[in-house]
Amino acid sequence: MITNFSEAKAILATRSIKPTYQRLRILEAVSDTRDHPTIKALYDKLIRTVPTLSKTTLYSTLELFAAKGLVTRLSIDAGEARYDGFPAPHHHFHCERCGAILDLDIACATGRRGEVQGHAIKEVHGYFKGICKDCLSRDHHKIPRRSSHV
Amino acid sequence: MITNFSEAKAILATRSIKPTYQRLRILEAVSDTRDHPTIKALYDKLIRTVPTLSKTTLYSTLELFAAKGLVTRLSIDAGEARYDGFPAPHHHFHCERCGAILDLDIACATGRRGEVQGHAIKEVHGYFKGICKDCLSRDHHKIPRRSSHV
DNA sequence: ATGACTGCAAAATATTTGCATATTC
DNA sequence: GAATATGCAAATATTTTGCAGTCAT
Repeated sequence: MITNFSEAKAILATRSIKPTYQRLRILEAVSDTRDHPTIKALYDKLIRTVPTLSKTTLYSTLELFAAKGLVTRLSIDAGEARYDGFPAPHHHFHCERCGAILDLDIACATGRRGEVQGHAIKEVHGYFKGICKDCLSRDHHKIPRRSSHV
Repeated sequence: MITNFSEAKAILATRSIKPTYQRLRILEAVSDTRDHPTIKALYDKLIRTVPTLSKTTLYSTLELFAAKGLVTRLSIDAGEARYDGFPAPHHHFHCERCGAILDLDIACATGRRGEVQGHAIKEVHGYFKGICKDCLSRDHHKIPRRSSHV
């Protein structure tokens, strides 16, 4: 988690990315949360304090960060990208009911790199889908319905 | 791979899905390939022999199949869903250069079900990103460029 | 002055929805 | 015949592109 501009500048420097104001603020915003925000969520959050920010800049900046390995672009729901600013490799859980994306602390293949079946591996993505802990506990008070014939 | 209508009908019957003509043809098309087609690819392929097919039907049918476990919806590129009609659990490799999505034959967690860290798991998705075997061999004749300062 | 970054608007692409018609059992 | 599926068109959502203006070196 990035707490100030000089830290953010240092991080950008490690990837040879020019530290513009927008980039610093975007890096700060995506690193400041573990909820894997969408473009829309980041925009809504940043526009309050960066009033001129355009979505074009958000898209291009996050693409740049992803290419440089500063953030990870998650494709869990098709149709809407989410970004993960937490640096350590980890897997994800997607709750089908409430839509949350949670970090999982399991080791399977997260760090695997190099070569697999002849292909050069740069990134490993793993995610699990189902019903999250919180939604499960809410279910304890409900009677499940039978699925209808389609 | 599904080779005829009675086989497709039998498969739909196992999930209590009414066997309409469109559903049979869509199941056949998505099961007949290992290249993880997009909606667009399926539409372009099917429209030749099912001239009245609408994309609405394709979307709703594939969503139905995915909910019933007949196909898997892949979210590897955000922005465009792909569908996998191959029934056995397996992971995927996505080539950043040519865009291909290939099946991988590795066992890691593919069959894992049940409970992880309190959440109920229904599906496990894993994919690797990098440069595929074919693109790597094409690279043997090229001189790599230095990346520019951004 | 040059090259790179930003932001607005428009375009392109992907997905969902409303509703009338057609089909299945 | 009742319930469901289909398909067209329109609406919505997401992402990309073109280009003019701005900023940094």
